[in-house]
Amino acid sequence: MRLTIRDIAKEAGVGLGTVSRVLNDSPHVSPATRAKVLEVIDKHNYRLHAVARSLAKRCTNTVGVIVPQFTKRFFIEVLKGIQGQLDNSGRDLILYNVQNRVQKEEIFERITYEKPVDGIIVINLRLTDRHCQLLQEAGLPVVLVDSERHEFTSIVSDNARGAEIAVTHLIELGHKEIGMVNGLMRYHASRQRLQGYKKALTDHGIEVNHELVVNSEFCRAGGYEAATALLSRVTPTAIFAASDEQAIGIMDYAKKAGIQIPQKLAIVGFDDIDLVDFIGLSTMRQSMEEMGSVAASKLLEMLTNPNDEENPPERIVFCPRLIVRSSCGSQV
Amino acid sequence: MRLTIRDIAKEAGVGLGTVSRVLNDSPHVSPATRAKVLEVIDKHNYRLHAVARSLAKRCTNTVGVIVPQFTKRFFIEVLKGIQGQLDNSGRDLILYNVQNRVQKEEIFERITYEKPVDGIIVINLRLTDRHCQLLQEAGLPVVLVDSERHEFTSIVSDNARGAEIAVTHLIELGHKEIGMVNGLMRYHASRQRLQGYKKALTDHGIEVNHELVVNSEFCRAGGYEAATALLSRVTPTAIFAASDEQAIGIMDYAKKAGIQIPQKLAIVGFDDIDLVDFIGLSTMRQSMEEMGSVAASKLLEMLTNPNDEENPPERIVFCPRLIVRSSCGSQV
DNA sequence: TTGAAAGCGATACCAT
DNA sequence: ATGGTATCGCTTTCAA
Repeated sequence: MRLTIRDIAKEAGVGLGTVSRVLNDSPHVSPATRAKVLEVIDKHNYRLHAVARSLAKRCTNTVGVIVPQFTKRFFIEVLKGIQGQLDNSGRDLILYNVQNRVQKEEIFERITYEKPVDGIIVINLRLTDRHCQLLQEAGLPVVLVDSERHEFTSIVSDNARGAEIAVTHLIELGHKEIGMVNGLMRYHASRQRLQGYKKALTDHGIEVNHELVVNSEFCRAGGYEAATALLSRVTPTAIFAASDEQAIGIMDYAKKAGIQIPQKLAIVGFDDIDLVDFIGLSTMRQSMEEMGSVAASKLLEMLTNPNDEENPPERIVFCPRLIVRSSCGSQV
Repeated sequence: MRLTIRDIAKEAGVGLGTVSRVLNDSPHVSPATRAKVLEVIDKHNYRLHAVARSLAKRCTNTVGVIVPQFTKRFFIEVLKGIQGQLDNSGRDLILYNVQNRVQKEEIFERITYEKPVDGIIVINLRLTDRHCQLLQEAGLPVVLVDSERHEFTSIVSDNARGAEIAVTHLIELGHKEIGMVNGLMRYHASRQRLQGYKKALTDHGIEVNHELVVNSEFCRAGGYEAATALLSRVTPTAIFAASDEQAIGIMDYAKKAGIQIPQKLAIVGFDDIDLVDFIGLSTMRQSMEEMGSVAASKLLEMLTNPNDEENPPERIVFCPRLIVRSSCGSQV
């Protein structure tokens, strides 16, 4: 049988309120009483029941993280950063994986109505007005990562600037025909990166040729298909890929088509995921783990200090860094 | 203010027990009453409070997953398999990341005494007798993945057999001096893979030379160091690495030392992690995701059917498959 | 400082 | 079928 706080109280010869006070480090307990109670607690290795405690305190000591496909490197790294912070805070992390629209709605209703978590970090998912309304009505603290809403603190990458840096590097290497394998336009990241791509070109007096831009899913197969489509109609000397995975897909295609990299085709990717250094892929590195840890600490602040006024939404921007390797041809 | 089941009952003009019955799909409610109650529920978008429900039902509807460093591909894939199953079951997943001994103890005490989860999946961690005792006293259903105890259902890879297959392949390719870059011997996987390595050799009449075996951490840097050490004292024509990450580390070294792969050195890894196909690394593929999903369904069975007698511990073994690519030289 | 009692928001049993 | 009530295990307020 599980012991309750009542059993401990009885055995220690005190009221159960006192045991609660001891366990919650209340200063209003005399040293003698505290010692007596602690002795019984230690003897039985007693711990408060998490659920009962949550109910009484009206908080679960738990944080939810909502991710689409957490197998993607970017999300994992962010998650790692979040975990790191949470570990120190003694809060548990509930992982919600969203794979489709229905699941997404279900999860948002769940966390707002059933209240299984005290706060939530949303990675990458685009929130609708309705989501925001739900969250705000529920009074649930929220932090967004790789997603943005003025209502909530948002941690984002400067995608436009990152793309601009990447493309500028290619231009400085002498390339004029620079293709772009972008993500699908329904992702904000894609739109922003396209913008950066265009800016770099126009800033250097190169006309934007829409023939040189293709969109695909942010994955290796997507990159492969995009490269197939792109290179069948134009012949860029360089390609900026909106993700490393797509870049790898492009390299898959290049290998198959016998196109030498970087001699015939220079490539710069985005993300700096695992192992691309081995492959020699130049890329824009994002501080994924740091974004996660910042997100978590912001959320923890909000939980510690539930006063809304003192936690105005912030917009925290991380700028990707260019990592030069062999795929862009600037190293010999 | 959050509505409670009481408010709904009052508004619907019924007792709160009836609302509970409706919400829990009890058959003992007349259609008329049910309709009336549902109307009020829908009107307010009412949902049961998760924590209160957990307390009353004495179960949290939550499953814990304990992982050491979940950033490792193997763990992520397993986690993905677990998630997939859990999604369908409507249970939440709490992720516990164990980075050190202290954390490990803390987490085991936590889950057994505070009861924040109904069941638990432990990945890779070695359980001591004390851990098992804690878990059993708490009556907590447990499934182990990549770890083994006779007390609990365990899902494991046949590491010995996997290693044997890998090394046999190298032998059949004509190699006689086959090195092994193994993991540290404190991991059971390392011990088992070493055993398989030896068996393959002796079965083919090749004498085991301990000079050819080195141990390192299961990571890229470990592989690099191991290769450095190994190749400075012997000259194997092939190396079997106990993980792809180590294999990559070996390739890092080979590249730097100007050793051609596979001409001068054939390599076979273990795991088949992301992107190693691009690199052309031959490897032993593990069904990581499947191991996770099997683990989760076994646990769900135990939760559904809490009768211990009907859930005897099982030992489920997955055998790794050889994936031949260019690094071992069998493809031209 | 301490004990007693009233919640927290459900479930489940017992009458009816 | 339905309502009322005890209970789950804790926190917190209120007296003392």
